[in-house]
Amino acid sequence: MTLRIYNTLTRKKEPFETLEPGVVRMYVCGPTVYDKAHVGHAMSVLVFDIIRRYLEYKGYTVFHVMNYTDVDDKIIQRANAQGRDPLELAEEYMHEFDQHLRDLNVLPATINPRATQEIDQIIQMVQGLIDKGYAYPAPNGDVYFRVRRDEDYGKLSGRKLDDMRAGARIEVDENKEDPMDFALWKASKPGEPAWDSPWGPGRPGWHIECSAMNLAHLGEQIDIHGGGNDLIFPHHENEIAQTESYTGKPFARYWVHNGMLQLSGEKMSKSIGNLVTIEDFLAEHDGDVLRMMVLNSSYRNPLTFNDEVIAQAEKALERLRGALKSALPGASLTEGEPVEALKRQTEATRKGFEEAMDDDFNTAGALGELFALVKAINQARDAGAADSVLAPAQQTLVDLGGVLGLRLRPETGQADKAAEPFIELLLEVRAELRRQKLWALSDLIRDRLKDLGVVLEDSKAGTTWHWE
RNA sequence: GGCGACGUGGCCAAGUUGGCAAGGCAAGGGUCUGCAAAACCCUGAUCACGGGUUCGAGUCCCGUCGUCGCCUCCA
Repeated sequence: MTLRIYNTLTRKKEPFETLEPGVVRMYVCGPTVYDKAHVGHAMSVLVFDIIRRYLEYKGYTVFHVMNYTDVDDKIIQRANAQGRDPLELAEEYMHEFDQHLRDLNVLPATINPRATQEIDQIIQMVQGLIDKGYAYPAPNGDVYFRVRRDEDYGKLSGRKLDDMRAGARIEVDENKEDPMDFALWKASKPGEPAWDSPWGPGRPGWHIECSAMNLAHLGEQIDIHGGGNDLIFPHHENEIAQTESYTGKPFARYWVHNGMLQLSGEKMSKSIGNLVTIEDFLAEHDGDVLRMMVLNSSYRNPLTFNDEVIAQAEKALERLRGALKSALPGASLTEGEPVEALKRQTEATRKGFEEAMDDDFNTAGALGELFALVKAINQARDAGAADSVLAPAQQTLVDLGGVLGLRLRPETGQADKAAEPFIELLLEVRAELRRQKLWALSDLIRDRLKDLGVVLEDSKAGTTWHWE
């Protein structure tokens, strides 16, 4: 079965073929760290985490690079406003972001390069572009990329230079040959972070760091380049222009872009100010809840984000986890139609899951397959299937959920483990109370345990319990 | 104005090359139950609108309306 991926460059789904068999080189644009990250950033990170996990599930070795842009205008501006050192400010938000990634169960990238650590590579690349006539130093100390020299400029975003000019909100800059030329290197003003260069002290422009980091860590050509679809233009367009002009080779084979998260019908963004920070979200919800929201729709489409959808995702996650509960007390069924049906569904789910994911990471379809297995497990449990029968199906559920990055089986800590004999004891006592029809007391135990995170479920055969 | 995407039951949504419309949440009815919870069973869609191609279209083509993104920093 072959994986097909939608490629922004060709606007089609294409069979996935890597440059090197069995190996995927994937570069995903990370955040510019000048402020707290919001759930939109988290969405992007989750999308590419899911893609990465599935590629690994398919047997690929994935070199996953996610950068941090830790020097740019916004960082400097913010730091100046607070009277702080820009690099220190960036450092702080970077560490915060790292922590969010852990909380969201995002696998660490193979490498997290930072713009400020790649200055030599950047300078070398800018010089190379100047040497080839693709760039020119301007009187003000900036270095610009010469878009007119790059004949296929605009191929990713489907724009033509002349159309964009007609749009005409571009400021005319005396230093530029063409209004669309963009900075590779920016001369620094006094008090700004600066590095020495052949063109005087300055810092990298916005797009060049990604090109340089790609080159340094993944090579001249890569398999997947990802990011939010708001980066298609100008960021990725400019990256292509720089890198391909420099190397003379096609840069990334597949350009993959996630849709924007929508809050009350609008894109969540810093400039609009309709933000929900990752910190705020995680203070109230399990990280897997956000992941469920991402999984429930296509990564390329806008993602609806509001309280109702959050609640829905929360319930859906509970349903997945609920399927992992053990067999009914005394259940001993190990053969017969319910058992066979569960086996069949387990196989069907694995197959359906892969088919869905192979189709451009159709996570919503894959989730549907998981829920089919959930139903089958619950049916088997109701039919009295023994744990030994449920276990393989449940393990498949946990495994496939894991491919999507979901933590379905919450880890029980040492303390929880230690509490189990006492919970069992309370259940025994309560069973006796129920035999004597002392409902008030038995309900009290159930309510108090609930408060402590232990859920009791009574059935004809007896009572089961699980952590909330 | 230019480029692009989307519009599927109350809500979130899937839908390979066109062939009887997944799944989750919510709602109603039922089974089980001392009650509760969970689970199971049952119930619902003229696929924005109008044309066209076709034996047959949510799926292809044209048009209309609406929503959103990019074109300036943005995941």
